Amino acid sequence: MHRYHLFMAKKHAYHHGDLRRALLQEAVRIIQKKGVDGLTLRVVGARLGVSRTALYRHFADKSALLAAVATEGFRMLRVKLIEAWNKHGQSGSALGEMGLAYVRFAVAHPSHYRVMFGGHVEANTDPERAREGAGAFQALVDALLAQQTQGSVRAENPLRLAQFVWATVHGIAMLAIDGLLERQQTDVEALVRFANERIRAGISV
Amino acid sequence: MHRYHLFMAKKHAYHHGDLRRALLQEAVRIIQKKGVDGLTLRVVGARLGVSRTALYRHFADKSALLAAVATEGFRMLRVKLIEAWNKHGQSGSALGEMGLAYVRFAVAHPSHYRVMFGGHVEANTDPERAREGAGAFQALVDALLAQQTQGSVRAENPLRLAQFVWATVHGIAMLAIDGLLERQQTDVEALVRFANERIRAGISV
DNA sequence: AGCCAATGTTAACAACGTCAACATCACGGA
DNA sequence: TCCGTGATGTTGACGTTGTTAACATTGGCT
Repeated sequence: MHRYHLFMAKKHAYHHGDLRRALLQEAVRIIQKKGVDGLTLRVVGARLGVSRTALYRHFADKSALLAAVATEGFRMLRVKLIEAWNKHGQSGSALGEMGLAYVRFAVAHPSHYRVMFGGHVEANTDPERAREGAGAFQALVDALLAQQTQGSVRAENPLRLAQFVWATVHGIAMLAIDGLLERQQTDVEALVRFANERIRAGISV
Repeated sequence: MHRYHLFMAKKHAYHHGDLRRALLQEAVRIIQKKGVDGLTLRVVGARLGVSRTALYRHFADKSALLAAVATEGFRMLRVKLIEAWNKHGQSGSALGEMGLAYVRFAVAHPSHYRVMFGGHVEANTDPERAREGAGAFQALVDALLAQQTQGSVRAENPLRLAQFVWATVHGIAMLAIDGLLERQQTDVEALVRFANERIRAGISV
């Protein structure tokens, strides 16, 4: 493994150091400003003081860059979900806290979230992306399974139960990001809490 | 109002007849095949045997074309929702049928739906689009209000209640369109029915 | 009949993604 | 120590895209 000069600040260094990470970061930043369609490989390079095609040494093409953003997003999301689940005792209100963490992630990282679910990258082509996506979903399934074993949730098909909960938080996240709730001056967190309550009432034993 | 030669089939007619509608229709067809990002104004023109820039006599630019697709989609959706609501007696299981109609619309017209919610067109810029979107949502609010008046649904803030239900069907629709449920071989209609049941249990008096 | 606004066409341009050929660097084996 | 070799970055070029300006054609109204 190469190590390069990670702490080098020389301006005219031919090699960048950790360009791959910098490219990802810059891409996300641009998407935040200009939207996914406004992302331009040439601008990404220019903003990093690097050539327009330097990117091709780290990603096959533009869609591969987007796929990497999506993969990174799913990984971050899974971490946040499991963290929320563990931090709240893995029971009782922990499931609701997971839902809250889900929507919070989407609102805090709308660029990642839009690339993850915006349909810009074919859902099942990139295997790593698919694996990370499935991993994030699995965190939710595991939580529901635990609640069922503990006896506080109906003994339904857990996959179906998870899909129902997932769809709800995903829907809230999407509407929030697209600004369709903001128009009605909705407090997103309050909406999630309300949904949690009603879902709990709907799926409890 | 001009009438033109609507039933004219002449090959080399300089004027098309109803180009605006044809452009919309062809755009949707292409999105279905190639995705939103694969939509090309030149191809739209070519497929209609018309110049690449003929479109500019009917739409300001590409995003205006997409906005028109979204507007058309919201109009169709609202019609479907109200139809389902009325056809099932405006009570009892009618709310669930609305949810089913919602997801069915999204699955039947994925191109429209993706443009409506894919973030390609700024949500609140096009006023007509915003009006149609609000109209579709209003159909759901009205249904819930009727259920509340009738006493079969909790006397919560109806707006919040509607947002909750909307988010759920929107989430299912999105996941279905993106192929994220198909991977788990899920029957989408069955999932909607399950969600209806659980929501009903969660929001009933 | 003839004008005029609506509609469609052609030519051109800058910006974009991508490829091929070339330049520069880092590092391990001789 | 030195050198070559693979990894990394650059330059030039090409075809495609959205968009504009200038021009052409048409149909309906007076």
